[in-house]
Amino acid sequence: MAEIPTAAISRLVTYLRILEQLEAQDVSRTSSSDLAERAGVSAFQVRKDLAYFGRFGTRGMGYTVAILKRELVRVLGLNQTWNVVIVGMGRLGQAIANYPGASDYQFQYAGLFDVSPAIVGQQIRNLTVRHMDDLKTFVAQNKVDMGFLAVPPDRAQDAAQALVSAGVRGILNFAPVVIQPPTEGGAQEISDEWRAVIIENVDFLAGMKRLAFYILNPHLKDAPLTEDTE
Amino acid sequence: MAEIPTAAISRLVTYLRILEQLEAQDVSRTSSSDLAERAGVSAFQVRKDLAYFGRFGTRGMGYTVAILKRELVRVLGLNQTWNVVIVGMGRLGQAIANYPGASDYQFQYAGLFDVSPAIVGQQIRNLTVRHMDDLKTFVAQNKVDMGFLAVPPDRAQDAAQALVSAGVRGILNFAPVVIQPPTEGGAQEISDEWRAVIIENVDFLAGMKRLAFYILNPHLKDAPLTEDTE
DNA sequence: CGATGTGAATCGATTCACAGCT
DNA sequence: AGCTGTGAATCGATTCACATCG
Repeated sequence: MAEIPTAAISRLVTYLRILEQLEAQDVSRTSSSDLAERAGVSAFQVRKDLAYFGRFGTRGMGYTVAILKRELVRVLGLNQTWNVVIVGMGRLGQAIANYPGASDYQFQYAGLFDVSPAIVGQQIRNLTVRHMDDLKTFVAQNKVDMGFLAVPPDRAQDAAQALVSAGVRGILNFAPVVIQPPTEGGAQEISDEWRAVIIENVDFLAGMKRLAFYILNPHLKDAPLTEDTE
Repeated sequence: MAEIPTAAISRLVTYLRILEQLEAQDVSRTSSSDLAERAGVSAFQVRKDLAYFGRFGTRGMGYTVAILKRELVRVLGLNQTWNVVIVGMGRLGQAIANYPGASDYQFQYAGLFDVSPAIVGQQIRNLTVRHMDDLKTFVAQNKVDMGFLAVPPDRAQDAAQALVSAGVRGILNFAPVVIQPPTEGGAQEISDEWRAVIIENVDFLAGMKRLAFYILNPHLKDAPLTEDTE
């Protein structure tokens, strides 16, 4: 069912970032091998990844930075506004809210949520932190598209359920926990509510542990190539 | 060269987390299908992933939680102390330093570094933030194993170079940037210094963009299975 | 000519089916 | 009888080679 490799999407995000950098440096043209070198992948890979979505270059010439950037923005769905809530406004949630770069590409923090009386009511980035009890109403009224989940691990599943019930279309889960569609009562079907929700994970503790493993087993790490681009 | 799939390592980290939870709930035995369900993968996958590293179960019986946990800890290299420095003590660096769970498994923050006069000298978690100029000496004297990179994107490459020159064995890069071994002067070799360093990335902006893409293209997302575990 | 775009081939990872213990 | 461990088979992703077009 996944005719386009998941890894390809991650790489597209990288290519887009590189194109932004090139544009900032007033570079107007590039090529698959140039992009490949900067992204640490092969030029074949770049061309194949782009080919999944269309033909963006000119044979013999390469790619126009502005055009390829525009097309990747479109492909990734970044030319539209995304309304976001953050659930969990501890240190991590606050760091996320304040991290620069989210507001490029129209990711807009519409609401911030927590349950702790110490945090609810605080002002963060022009927004007042609300209580989770208000989540469902807020999501509906503000047409919220996605929720960023930055609560402690033991609260993650419940908070995810709250987001799903509230009707978000996607969750970016920062907690080191596998978010599960509830499957109460035997080998039951996943509810439509959950089936429609996309979950992506960003797990820093896992990154730390992978790093430990690869330091001890460096030969198992497929080195990102930087020479011999093709 | 990578006889063990990279994805398998990520899954091992997940299995370990699940085993910790089971142990906390005083569950002493489990099985590949139980683990699979909790991890959102197939039972085949669990058995194959474990088989890369040894035989940890008992046929007809399943796995003993304590034993399998101990073995995964060993395989992942988490039964030893890892000395860590964090480079970049802005909001993200501070959130990382204070995030609970790193100190399980002997990840110890030995030093915190920044360049901003506003931050250097501050006390964070019993540690005084030091200036980057002291990094090299500090890493050598404190036998630092890995650096967490939490600086702004435009400083990431230089900070990574500083970490590599200082002699760390791995970098966990939080900046939305591809860290590159310097390749000055034509198609040159990568220096030994860099060749030996493992780099892992944790990119939250990329996660955000992947989420946007998969919300718009849900059919391209390989759904994590929760029913039909085998 | 030079670099893209793409079918064909290779390579790797996941799935399967079942042999092997307990 | 039940569940692990694993070679064989399938499936998917990456690499290649080259036809194509500016």
